[in-house]
Amino acid sequence: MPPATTRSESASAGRLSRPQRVAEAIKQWVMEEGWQPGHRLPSETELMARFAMAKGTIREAIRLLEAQGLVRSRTGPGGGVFVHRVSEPRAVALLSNYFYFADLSIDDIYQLRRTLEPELAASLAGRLDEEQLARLQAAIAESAPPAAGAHDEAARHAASLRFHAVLAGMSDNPLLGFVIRFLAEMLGEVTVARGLHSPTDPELWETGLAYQSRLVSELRAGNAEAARQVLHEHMENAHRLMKRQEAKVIKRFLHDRGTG
Amino acid sequence: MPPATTRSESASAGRLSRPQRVAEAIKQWVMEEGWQPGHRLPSETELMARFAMAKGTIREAIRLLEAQGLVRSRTGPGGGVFVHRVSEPRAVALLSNYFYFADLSIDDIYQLRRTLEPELAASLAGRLDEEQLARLQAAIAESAPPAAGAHDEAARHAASLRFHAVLAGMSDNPLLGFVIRFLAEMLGEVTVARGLHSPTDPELWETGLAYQSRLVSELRAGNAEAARQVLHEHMENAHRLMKRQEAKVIKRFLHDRGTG
DNA sequence: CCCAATTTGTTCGTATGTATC
DNA sequence: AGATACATACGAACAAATTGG
Repeated sequence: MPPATTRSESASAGRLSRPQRVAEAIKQWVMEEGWQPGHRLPSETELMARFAMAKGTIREAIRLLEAQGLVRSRTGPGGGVFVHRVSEPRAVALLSNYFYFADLSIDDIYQLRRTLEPELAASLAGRLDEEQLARLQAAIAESAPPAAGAHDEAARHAASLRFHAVLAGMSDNPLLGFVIRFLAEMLGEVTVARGLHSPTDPELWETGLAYQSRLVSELRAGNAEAARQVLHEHMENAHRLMKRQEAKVIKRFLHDRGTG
Repeated sequence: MPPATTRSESASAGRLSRPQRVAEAIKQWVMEEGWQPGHRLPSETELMARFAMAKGTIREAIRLLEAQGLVRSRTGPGGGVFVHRVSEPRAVALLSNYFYFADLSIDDIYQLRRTLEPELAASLAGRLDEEQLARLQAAIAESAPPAAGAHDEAARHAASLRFHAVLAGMSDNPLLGFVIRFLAEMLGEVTVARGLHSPTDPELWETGLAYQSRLVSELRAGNAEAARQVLHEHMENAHRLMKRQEAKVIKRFLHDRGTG
């Protein structure tokens, strides 16, 4: 009795495959029961019985949930399939897929960055303890060059983005924190993809570091509007810097090809 | 010879399951080859041969990709597994999962809305043609009550959010459009989940509609800063309105429970 | 309209890997 | 170390859907 397609069932369920229907049913089930991360779902054998389907079908359904980051499975006794809280890295990765074909521009990303980062700064002013401020200082130190030479440009750029990620992590607004970290991630991907890592103008770079230091001061002092303004200028500066790099890359590209 | 765990393979690949490794390999493969949406992947049989794995394993890998919205499969001749562009609804759904356990507040959502929506308005001023402006007018009309009575409150609220979704769709910045539509979606989920749909104060509601109309005027006139300001005030107004509803719900809740 | 080919979809039985006790 | 409970994986067969003759 393999498929055993009850006609009434296939009519009501639309044209979803069986694993998809099972996955949806389990999702619904978890929400209705209010199961929290860590809760163990019935074993594959029990699910087979409950949904009257073969092991392979159940397993495919579980893979569907697993890819969404909603469950994790472990082998062995006491093992099984467990409700899992979607991790931020996974959420970022899933969302990155959406923009894979969108080819975002530097301007697109900065339109959000220059709007949201100042808002974040303002909302954090006067709300950070010394330990948090110290972590920000440490992040700044990491992106500063050990000597004055242009050492590992890509690593420094990544460290600079990490400062913003650390700052975002201090927000009590999970939505704001997520979006800002996602923007930093996308910015990293775009710059890497376009090879925008030629040695930076040292002067502009120093200016960027100065902004970050000033920001920490204003955050400590609790000046919300000053912090907003500093980060606003910092974003304008960073945007200009990236556009300049972009222009260099385009120029080099045109030169190599001899277009004209 | 079931699992046939080649030791060299399992050592280099870490502790990912085989379907996970296959899914990653396929993903990498697609990126390297630059395959675009619509491109057909090798058939299950070919993939079985290429990865030297059983049908079930390959199918689980494909389910992993399918859940991410990266792939779609069709049966029959000419069928197969096809590279697929992640749809926005799916991206929204996947991201919603991440915030399922986060319990966002109205304030969280509005901190982003009141920052991003004015930016959107400013960037659209003077850039919309008459057809687009007409679509915005139509969206406003939908959320206006047929008579003066409080008819279907939930539907009206949904229509109001749709205005913002339509507006977001007119941005040429896919990132900005996505985030704003996602915020509207989350706002809808939160309000539904908390039952924040009791009859609205008609005066405040009318004010909201007036803001939307004024916005369209300013967009047509091309006044970027005026448009920004209108949407800023609109967001403040909407936020106040929702907080008032929230307060009502809490009050009713306390009364029902008799807490004191 | 039916038949054949192609490809995914599903089932069943069996064996292996893994973690707990 | 052995027993147990669970996911993981294989292989062979069959079902369903779609396309074309």
